[in-house]
Amino acid sequence: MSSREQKKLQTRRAFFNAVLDLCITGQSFSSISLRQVTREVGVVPTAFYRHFDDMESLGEALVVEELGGTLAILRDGLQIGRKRSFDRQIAKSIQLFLQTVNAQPRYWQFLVSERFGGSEAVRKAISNLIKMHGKILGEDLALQPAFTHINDYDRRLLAEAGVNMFFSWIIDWLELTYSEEHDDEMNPAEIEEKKQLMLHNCTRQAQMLFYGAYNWKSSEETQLND
Amino acid sequence: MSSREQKKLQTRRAFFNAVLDLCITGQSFSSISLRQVTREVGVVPTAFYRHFDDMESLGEALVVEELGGTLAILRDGLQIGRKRSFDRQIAKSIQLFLQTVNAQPRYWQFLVSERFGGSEAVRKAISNLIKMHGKILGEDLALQPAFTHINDYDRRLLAEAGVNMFFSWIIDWLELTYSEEHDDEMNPAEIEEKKQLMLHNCTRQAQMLFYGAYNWKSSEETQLND
DNA sequence: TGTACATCAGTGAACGCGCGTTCACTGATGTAC
DNA sequence: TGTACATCAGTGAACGCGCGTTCACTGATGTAC
Repeated sequence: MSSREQKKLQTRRAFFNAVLDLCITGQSFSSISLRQVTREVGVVPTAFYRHFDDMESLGEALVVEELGGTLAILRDGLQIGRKRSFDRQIAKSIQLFLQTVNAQPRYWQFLVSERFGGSEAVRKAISNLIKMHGKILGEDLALQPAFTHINDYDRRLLAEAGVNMFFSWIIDWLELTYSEEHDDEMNPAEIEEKKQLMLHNCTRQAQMLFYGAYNWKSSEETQLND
Repeated sequence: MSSREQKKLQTRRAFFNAVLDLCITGQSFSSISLRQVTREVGVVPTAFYRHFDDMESLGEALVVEELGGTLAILRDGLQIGRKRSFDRQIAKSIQLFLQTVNAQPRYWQFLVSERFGGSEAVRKAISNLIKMHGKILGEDLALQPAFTHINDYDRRLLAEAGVNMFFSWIIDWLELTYSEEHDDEMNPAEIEEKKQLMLHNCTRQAQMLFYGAYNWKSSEETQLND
């Protein structure tokens, strides 16, 4: 790659970073202006158009080019299928999930905040990403002895339910870890206690779901009508 | 109440309606301008300040004054504790939930879209509402024979997990029913089929969770550390 | 290797527009006597 | 019941500001010979 192309890619990534930085301040993506982003990047507003058609395209590119990798990192860490023991694996997986979220808080917050947010392109891109994520996790689950009795279809439903459950924790978890960094009123011990409690609660919720799946009979049809 | 007070309340409600109407067009609350809202209501921009300090206050008031009732309607419909039979109750509850969502699509979409959205006041207000909702549902669950073996704490966790699961379906469900009204490309039979499939999938996901809870032993501690 | 030209990321001035907020106002409704 | 005054939801003009987008530009990098 030429140094000119490298420089351009660097600026492109600076745009992604600018969006993420503006979003963790509490703003939603669709309320961020083009000029705000260019100011954050440190270029003139017109330079924006050298990289993207409009803000929608920037948001979509951010999701496609950056967030897919973020979910892959989580999957690599979990390695659901390759772990032999079911024992305490749920607790360990959730611990790892929350650590993974903490490693890239901006990415996860963006994912959750904009999943049902105001930009259609971003919403659709995130939706695709999560669908793919659920599909792959469902396949990983097939390698786990505890879930081999479930058929492909139901395993996919389980994976999707799991993903949605994990996602429902993210904002509360991040808020807790933010308060750690900015130590507003609460002391470190108190926060650590709250984090342990949340870890405990999340684990128990996940256990309910996955124990249910463990006892699941795919052969039993779900009858909808009387 | 004086006719002047009635008139004022009417305008206040018109503001709530205007926000909801603008939000179902795909815009996020934090990207809606004060002037857009007043245009929608049919008053001059300055009239806004007779009712709210700023857009944040309007959003917060909308959540507190309108959306609490929406969740109460759902709970009244479900009447979890007062239903005797556990048989097919999950399928029926989900059917009722999705019908309830369809009855007030704007309220539910706002609730989900702004739950992790760009306005802190709105986010906090929705968070409080959902917390209260989970608490009450947990208490209702105690009256249900299938879950009396679970202790209060775990029942609360179950209710929260259930609420989050139900919430995760709302946007996809609404998108499906919107396509019904605007019949873009898909024919009615195809949409009806998709709705039945979604109802089936949601029911199976909920069954996994609640069957897991049914087999749950609250006495078993969740051990977090090695 | 050196030269002449092409490419193109980033510049800077300029535009018209919708924004939030101020202010003094109007006129219908409510209240005191 | 009638009159005189107070209240206050909604008006309309005006403001300065940040917005997205246009355009012709600059100057460093890349390419052809």
